[in-house]
Amino acid sequence: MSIKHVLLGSLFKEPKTGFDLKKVLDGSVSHFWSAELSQIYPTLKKMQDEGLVTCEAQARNKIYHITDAGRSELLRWIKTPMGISQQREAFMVKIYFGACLTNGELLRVIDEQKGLHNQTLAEFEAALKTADSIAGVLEPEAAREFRIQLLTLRAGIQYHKFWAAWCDDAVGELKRLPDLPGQAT
Amino acid sequence: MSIKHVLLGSLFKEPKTGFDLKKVLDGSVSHFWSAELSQIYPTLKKMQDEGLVTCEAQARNKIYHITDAGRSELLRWIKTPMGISQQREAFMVKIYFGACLTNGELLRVIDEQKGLHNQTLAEFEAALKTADSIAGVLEPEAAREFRIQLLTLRAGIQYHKFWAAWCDDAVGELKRLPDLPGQAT
DNA sequence: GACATCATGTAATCCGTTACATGATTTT
DNA sequence: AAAATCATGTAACGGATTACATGATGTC
Repeated sequence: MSIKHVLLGSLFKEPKTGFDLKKVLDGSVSHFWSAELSQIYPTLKKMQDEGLVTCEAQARNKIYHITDAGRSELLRWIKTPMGISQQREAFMVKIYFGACLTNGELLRVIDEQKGLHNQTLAEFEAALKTADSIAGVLEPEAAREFRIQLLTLRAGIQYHKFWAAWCDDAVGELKRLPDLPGQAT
Repeated sequence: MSIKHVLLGSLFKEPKTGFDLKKVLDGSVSHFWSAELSQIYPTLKKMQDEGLVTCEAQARNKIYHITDAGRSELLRWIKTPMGISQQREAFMVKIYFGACLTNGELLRVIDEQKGLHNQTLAEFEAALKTADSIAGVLEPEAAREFRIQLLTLRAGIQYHKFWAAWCDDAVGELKRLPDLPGQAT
């Protein structure tokens, strides 16, 4: 139910076209939400019907503006607690039913996953380094917004660190367990 | 694409009815995957067509058995790396576009989220305590499977700890930032 | 007899992705 | 002239949820 709120957030400060909004979604936002143009355009139309945005039609363009109703809906939504989102974690499915693999096979599965997390971690840490130096040269108001947005990057970094650490723990635990019957240790 | 693999995993050791499978999905598995009966029944039919399971029709029952093809498909899937699943994190949307709130409002949003994570954390830690004592009295083979499954519970615990810690960090960072213009500090 | 549990399904709807279709403007 | 980018949409499909529909069996 939340693509609407992403669009409202993106339109909060300046009006944009559907195409512009897609570019916002392809930026930093892509790490926690994504959408295709084929979803964005119909959603904007619905939001117009609901009075959340208005459409300024130009020659080759449609520029969407947030309305007062849209602004207060965004603020209302942010302030309303909504519980913890139930995530589908295919990797946990693999582990939960992983007892039908040998210890060696399972260790390889976990090790590969750890590699993926460490890779993303390195990218995110490089991005944070760059971003921090940018934040230093902004005026206070812009810096505030930027640093608030950076909190999501910090979350990403800690998230991948958490998974990499879990992989280490799991490897340690697995090595203490007996192997599947019929496997030479 | 993965409800099939959850069902294969649940059928690996013993045959089950659709209803039984729903009960498995409502147990510990519910923390990382879920499905309704209205999705399970059609999926089982498809899996039968694909040769992954066979159906033993009884008077009032349909008992599904995994086939050799089903077993090897599950093993193949577990062993095949699949990248990190892109999660949609509505809470990160709130933070990213949260600069339009005052510091006080944002702090409250974060604090409420932290409370939710700590609550779940407490439940999971209690469950782990119970589970650990159960694991101690199982025979080696059953204990191995049980302890492997427990790795997912440990992941849950570390996950909620990570988020609670992020909330603390975010609060610290926010308190160092200036407020929205027009707010008395 | 009432209620809970077991048991199986279909239909409507929603959110989201992929593929398709079109065309103008800008850059090389 | 070709290629990239800007720009807007529709159609088909897939995965999942909610609502609907039905009925047998077991327990209080």
